[in-house]
Amino acid sequence: MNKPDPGWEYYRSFLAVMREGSLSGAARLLGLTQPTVGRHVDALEDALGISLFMRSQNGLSPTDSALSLMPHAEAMASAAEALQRAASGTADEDRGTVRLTASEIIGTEVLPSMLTSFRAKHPLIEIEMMISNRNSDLLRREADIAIRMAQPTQSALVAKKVGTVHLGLHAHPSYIEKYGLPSSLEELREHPVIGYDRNASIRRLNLSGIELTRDFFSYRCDSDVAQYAMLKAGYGIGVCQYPLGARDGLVSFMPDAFDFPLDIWIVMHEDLRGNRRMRLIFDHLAETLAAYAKAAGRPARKA
Amino acid sequence: MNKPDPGWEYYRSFLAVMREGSLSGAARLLGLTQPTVGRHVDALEDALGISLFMRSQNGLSPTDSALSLMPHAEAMASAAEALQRAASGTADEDRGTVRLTASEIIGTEVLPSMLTSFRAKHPLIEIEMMISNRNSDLLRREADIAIRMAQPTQSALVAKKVGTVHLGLHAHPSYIEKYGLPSSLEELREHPVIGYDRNASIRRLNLSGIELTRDFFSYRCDSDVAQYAMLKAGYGIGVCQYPLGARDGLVSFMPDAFDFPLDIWIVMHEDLRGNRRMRLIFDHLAETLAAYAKAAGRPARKA
DNA sequence: GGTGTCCTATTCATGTTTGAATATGAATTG
DNA sequence: CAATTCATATTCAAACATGAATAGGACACC
Repeated sequence: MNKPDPGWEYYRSFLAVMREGSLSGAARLLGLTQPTVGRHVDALEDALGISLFMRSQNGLSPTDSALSLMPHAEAMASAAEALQRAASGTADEDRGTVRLTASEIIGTEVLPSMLTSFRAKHPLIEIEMMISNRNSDLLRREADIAIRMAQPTQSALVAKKVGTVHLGLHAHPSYIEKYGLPSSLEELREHPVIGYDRNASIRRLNLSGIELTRDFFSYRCDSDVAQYAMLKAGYGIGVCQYPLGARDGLVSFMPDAFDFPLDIWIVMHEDLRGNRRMRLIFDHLAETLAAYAKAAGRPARKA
Repeated sequence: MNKPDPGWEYYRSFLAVMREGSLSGAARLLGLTQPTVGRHVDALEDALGISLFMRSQNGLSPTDSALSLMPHAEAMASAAEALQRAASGTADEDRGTVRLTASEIIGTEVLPSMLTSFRAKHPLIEIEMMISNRNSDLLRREADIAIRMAQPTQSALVAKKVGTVHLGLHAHPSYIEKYGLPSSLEELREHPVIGYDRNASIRRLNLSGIELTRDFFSYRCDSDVAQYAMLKAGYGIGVCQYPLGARDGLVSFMPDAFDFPLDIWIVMHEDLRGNRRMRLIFDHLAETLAAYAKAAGRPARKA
């Protein structure tokens, strides 16, 4: 009655078919041939005792069961990739691959110079970067090290707070030259403000008690990077991290009306603690991010 | 230069060798033969480009690299098992396998009757139970549903609070008959108290402000179940959940001097939300655990 | 020290898995 | 409407991985 466990190869083929939508596509992905992948799927259906796909002329469409198995297969794939990364260079060498994840702004505006200086020190360590705000990435093993703006609570993670960066109102000199700066919250409403479209984090922002709703903004976009680009282009007034604004020649103002502190955390899966290159990049990021947060942290405020 | 990804079968063999400590043992575990497993390990070492084991006459001893890869391989295995469970019966049937995890006390004293009544309703659903206090079990996919005494914070989890159970001082009637009950904290020190040995959760307990250190107890054991057995045997005075004590004829006392509320949470991986049998057992546990927490929740307290 | 048991490494015939080739059907396109 | 490009299914010889058998080393037990 009990069938033996399916071989793990079958899961790999199953996942490839789910991702590609066809046997042929999956075969290309895996470097196999279409008949082989087809046989794997047949064997897996047989071993699990359920039907996974409806065959048709233009591909296979997954059954409900197949859809429900998909996340587990992806978890396997993530773990397999993490294993490969961990094996890329032995644990005590400073070479191999490290996979990072960070938010858009951090990944595009803050990290590049830090990773460049890291590479100068350790040229044999290769870096993979994933832009994402999801916090579960590390537990799904989709990345090795994450830079996050909130303290993670999972027990399986090693986390270090490296500093606090403040968000403040900024504008580009070219904008100020033409339109001037508001000197009060009322005046701010007369200016074009750059902000979020449908992003959830909007709820956490408010302006000295004024709730920032969607219609407060005259340019709305959920991409932080696109917002920042608008800010630098002189479109209007927006919010950005003080160290960034200082670096790019933006002018900050009204630090008392709006202040939003963000803690910067570096997070790593505890399984990787013993790995030398993980530790190297962890420490490097801790150091440089701390310096980043400290420099031009925030203008002096009135009491 | 770039070698192709290792087949997932190799990971399976690798893990088996790590667990068994020998090619022969791994072969027995997997239903393969020793030469085959040996070849898998060779192929994996070749594909990853690192050495995994030191061969010797009485088994293989893992290198540091192999040890660091082990957790990832286990993650793959957990995901594979979770996939198999998910596939045991299609998503909309009330049959298949569900894997639960709970603490010792809940698993041995509270759940049995609840699972028995569940089985009467759904005889085709098979249950696997894992006794553990680790909270990361669900994210590692080592179980489908967990009963926990604290709110989980991970975003990938579905959690429901089903009630609050209170811990209080209890003793068995046979003990009270012989030695009486303390009427104050000072008197309590004269009695044999059952408590923890080296368990971390000891720090969270205190008695009306008195820190409970290890030497306060005259019977020390980190197993809650063993503690409870001592309590029922009339060895001395101990702490247990009110509904449990009431069920087993224990006498509770001094509810004002000591009270420790525990929230009961049922937690599930969000991937399983659409699965019928998961929902069935989730709902059943929610209902019966809520009744459990409510019944004899706590004696009336003075203001 | 002989005996049994555990392990790994190697060999070789066998059985399974694989891929190339092909047939076929269904869309899409000129 | 024919040509093209997708896709799956099937066949069959070649490549491959497998297991049985065997050799040999280490260790424990009597």
